[in-house]
Amino acid sequence: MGSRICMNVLCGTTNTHEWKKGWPLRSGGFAHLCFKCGAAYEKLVYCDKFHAGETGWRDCSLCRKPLHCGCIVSKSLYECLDYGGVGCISCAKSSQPRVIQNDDVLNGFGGLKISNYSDRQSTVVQNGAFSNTVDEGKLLQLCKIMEANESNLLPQPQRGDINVSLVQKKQEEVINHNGEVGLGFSSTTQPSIGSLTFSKSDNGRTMIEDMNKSSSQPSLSMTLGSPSATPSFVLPFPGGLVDGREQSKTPSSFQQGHGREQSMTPSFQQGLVDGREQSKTPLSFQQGLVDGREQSKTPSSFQQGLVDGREQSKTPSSFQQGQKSRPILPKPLKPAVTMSSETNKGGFPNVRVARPPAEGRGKNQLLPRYWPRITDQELQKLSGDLNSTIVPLFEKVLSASDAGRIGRLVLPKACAEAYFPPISQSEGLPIRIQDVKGNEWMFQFRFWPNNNSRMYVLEGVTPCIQSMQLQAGDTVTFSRIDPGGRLVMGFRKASKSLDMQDPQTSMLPNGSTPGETSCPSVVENPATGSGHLGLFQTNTGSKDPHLHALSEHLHLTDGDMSLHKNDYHGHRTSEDLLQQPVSNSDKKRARNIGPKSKRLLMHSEDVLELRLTWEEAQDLLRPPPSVKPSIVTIEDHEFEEYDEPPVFGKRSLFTASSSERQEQWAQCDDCSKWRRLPADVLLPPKWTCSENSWDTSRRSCSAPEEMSQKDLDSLLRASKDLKKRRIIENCTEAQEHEPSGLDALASAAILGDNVVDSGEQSVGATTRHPRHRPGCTCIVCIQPPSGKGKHKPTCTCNVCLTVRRRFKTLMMRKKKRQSEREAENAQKDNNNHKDESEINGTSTEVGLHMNHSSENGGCQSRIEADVAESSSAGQIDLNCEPNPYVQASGLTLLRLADAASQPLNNYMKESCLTNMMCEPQAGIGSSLLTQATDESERRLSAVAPWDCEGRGDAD
DNA sequence: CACGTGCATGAGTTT
DNA sequence: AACTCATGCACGTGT
Repeated sequence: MGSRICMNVLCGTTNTHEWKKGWPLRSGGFAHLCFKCGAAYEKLVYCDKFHAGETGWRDCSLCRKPLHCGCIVSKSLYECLDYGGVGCISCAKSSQPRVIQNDDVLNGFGGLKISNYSDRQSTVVQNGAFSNTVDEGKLLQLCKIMEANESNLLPQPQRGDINVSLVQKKQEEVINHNGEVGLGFSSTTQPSIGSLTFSKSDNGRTMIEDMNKSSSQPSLSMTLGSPSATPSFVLPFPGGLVDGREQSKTPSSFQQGHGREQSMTPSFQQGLVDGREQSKTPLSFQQGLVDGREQSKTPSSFQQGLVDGREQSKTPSSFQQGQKSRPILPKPLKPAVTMSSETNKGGFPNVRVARPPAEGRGKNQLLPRYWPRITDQELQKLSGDLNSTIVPLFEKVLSASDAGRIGRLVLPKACAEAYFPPISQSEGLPIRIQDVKGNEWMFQFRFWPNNNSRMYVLEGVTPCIQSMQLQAGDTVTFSRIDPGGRLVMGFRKASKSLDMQDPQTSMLPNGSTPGETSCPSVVENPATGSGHLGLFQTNTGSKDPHLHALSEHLHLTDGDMSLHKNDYHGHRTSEDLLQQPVSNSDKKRARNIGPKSKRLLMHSEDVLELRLTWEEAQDLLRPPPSVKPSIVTIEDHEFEEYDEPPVFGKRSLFTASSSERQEQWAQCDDCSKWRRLPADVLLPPKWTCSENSWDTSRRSCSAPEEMSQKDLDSLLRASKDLKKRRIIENCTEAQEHEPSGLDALASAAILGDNVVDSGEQSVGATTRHPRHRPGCTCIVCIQPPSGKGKHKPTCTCNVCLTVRRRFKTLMMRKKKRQSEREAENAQKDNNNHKDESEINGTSTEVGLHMNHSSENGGCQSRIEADVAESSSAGQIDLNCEPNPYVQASGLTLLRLADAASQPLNNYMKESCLTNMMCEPQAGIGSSLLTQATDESERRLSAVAPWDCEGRGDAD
């Protein structure tokens, strides 16, 4: 019988001395069952001469055609599937070798058949009833799903590959055998199947909750849970539990409230342990679960338990809570992350399975993020001859604090209270923990009062951490060796890939991985002593499924976990990869990204987009209408100060006509027609044709558009190109000139934090702003209270002094940067020329096109640019007299902006960089280009005057 | 001044 | 809303 784990996947009992013969296996032999399951199996009679209890399958699990008479005793008319269910003769033959003859009751998992075999209330619902009440289409779906499930029944090596592929693709599959079984059916073979979610109420009734035909990611999610403790009967999915009559209304997906707490051994291991037999149920489970994650939106208990905890966070964790049912949470996965089967060269499933700790589930709701994870591979290797049992307790990704010099490792409260000795005094207790090398360490296990709670820490871990060469992002695992109850501490180094994006979530380090498997585990330990511990060192879940999958892959070959690799597998194919030096920045980033830093993980593209949006918004800003600014002089420069926030003006496009005269095109808010306007017009946020005082012939919406659709398209296309280019340039610029210190502050002040917060930068050590103290002159603290800020030019308050000082500093820095940029530009001249020529080419094309059209429609060539781009050389251009938004007085925005930019202009002149600041609209292409390239600079100079006090150091 | 200790804070997560 | 926990930080002690 190969394995010591009961083959009833819902049982998983180990270490029993009595084994019973179970159902025949396709691969030969019979499944072995623990005594209890075996006894139940023997008693299982579906039909005493034909269909007495109505508990057998009546339909082919594959094609759904009714079996001969529905009596499973009639063995010549059907074949039992290893993983459960019954196949009619034709299906069974066609699906060979997946189907086996079976006289007995079926066991395993049938596509539609799920049994809550929790002890007494094992519920075997005839699928006949199911089929009676479920429409044919849905049944077909189920069949297909099941078919997909069968893909697990391939010959071992093949299956293994598939399994790995699937699992890695999905990241982690979730198997909760302990009375909670997750079934999902992969979409691999039937990609277009809908999803099914079953629910079974606590009273043992089963229901179909949802059948989502439209779902593109098929899945079958099931949850079995039983409040009872021990199963007295083991029949994984006989007959089918779905009782159509009772199908209803339950919101949860296949919840049976079946949460056996006792048996810790993952029956699922069976498949992993016994290669010959593993092709059955467990694998189909895995596969199913994996896919299951993709679908169900229902708060099913499985989600919590079987799928990665972090992703399941919204659902109750039955595993931890014992009695609760467990949802399957289909989590959308990034398709890109399919791991190739190559990664599983060993032919074994190397899925790292998060297993709810064997103990403590009842007393503490251990978050899945702390579940120890172990790969199938590891399990398989571990489940050999064992002299002792390893009970993985929990794991934790080291935070910066944990790995820091303080020497304090914060323990998850639930874990500490569940697995460490109870302490009533804050001082705690000394605790001895063995590491993977066999060293014993003494830590102080203690707690701090914290908000009416406790915060548990292990103190004095620095030597241990250092000896293991751990750092933030790495994972430590706590396990227990039985008998003896010794605590052992394993570790797992974070892989590079994880470091970069998945600091557990980061997202690795922390976010829950969708699809965590959760088998309670008492793992048999082949190797006594220290080394085995490494087997439990796992990575933590990744928020990002594919990353997690990658991590799984990488972890398998992690050299740090030398034990199972060296001793058993010799899997080192990726070791080199893992050992590749990780850049400091990557490490740093990862280290600083805690599990909770999701917020900081804005994708750089998103940031770019955001920044661009912000910049565009800057372009659209107009001084508040009908508000007269007050004038503030700082460093001999006058600034307009507004009591009201700026308003957004109307976006328009700018073109350069053949006569080099710039034109502006704006769209009527009523008729959406584009009207040509003088370039220096600044439009209000809402503008219609009726306000077109510059072209009386087109003062009405009924007037035809001047520009043909073609021209318009070209114009918009050019605009898009410009935008793209701008993004690239901004990106490059950001990389080349990463602002720091005051620069960053200044940038933030001018363009908003997005400038500083590029993708990479967004990953900071902390999201918190340093606490402000009296006298703090940071950009935040120096800002006057909202709506205030009226200081006299001679004011010597702290704010004004700081503003002036920073203003100076910034100007100097800006000058320096410009000089550097100039030098770089000189170097990159060729490249720039190339780029420009490309842009010019585009522009020329547009221009030619426009010219052509102008012949017809009088429209000149156009170049798109943003609002307020009609600047003339060397001037900050907030655009001429924007009627009525520009004051006729001398204190215009233009003038103020000019004043504001004066120092910069001076610097520019000194540095012969004037042409960089702004450029006359010499030609179409150049105009386009310069508008793009100079924009940011101009914006720097043209910092909103109403902001000049608060952000006075910005310019 | 450096380091250690214990509590406080607040972002993120879970209920 | 409550809770968890990573980390900041004040304060005490040691060098």
